[in-house]
Amino acid sequence: MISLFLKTDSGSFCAIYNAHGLSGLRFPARGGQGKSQSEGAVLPQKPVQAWAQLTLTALNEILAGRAPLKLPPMDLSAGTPFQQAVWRALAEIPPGQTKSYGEIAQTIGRPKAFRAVGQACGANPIPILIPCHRALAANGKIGGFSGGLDWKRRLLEAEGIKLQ
DNA sequence: TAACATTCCGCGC
DNA sequence: GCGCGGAATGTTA
Repeated sequence: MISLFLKTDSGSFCAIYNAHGLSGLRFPARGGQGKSQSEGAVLPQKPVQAWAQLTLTALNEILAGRAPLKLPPMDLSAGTPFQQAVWRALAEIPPGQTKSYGEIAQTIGRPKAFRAVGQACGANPIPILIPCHRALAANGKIGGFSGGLDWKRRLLEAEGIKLQ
């Protein structure tokens, strides 16, 4: 497992990689930027640099309000099958559009699981790249966000989505 | 079993 | 119409 920091205009994001790809992404910590760390055996270090480059450019694209051309491989195996279904549904929302938690629940074939959909969004290990910010409450209100509502508002605004 | 980043319905204003 | 309170609901640790 390797974690390193990606510098963007909005701060330094912490990206976590394992053998399969990107497995986690954290918003910039407010105080420090810290050092990049590698833990455990560092054998497959070669692809990580390429993944990090893809992650960085994709982040910058999204923060600028544009759809990333290419995404790094992401390892979602940490999630339950239900969570992975939710994350896949989120990834299929086109940029600039939103879905309510209830609509996402319908998309994955469990119309009554809207409550659990919200929970799965909160458990999303890779915010921004998996666009959990495009999930809103049914009445068009913003709902919640694990990284802080400021981030959610900012990401939505970057895509040209207006809130009530 | 208890917690949720929800939703819906009924009330009072 | 708007806001509040409460119940139903699926998944997870």
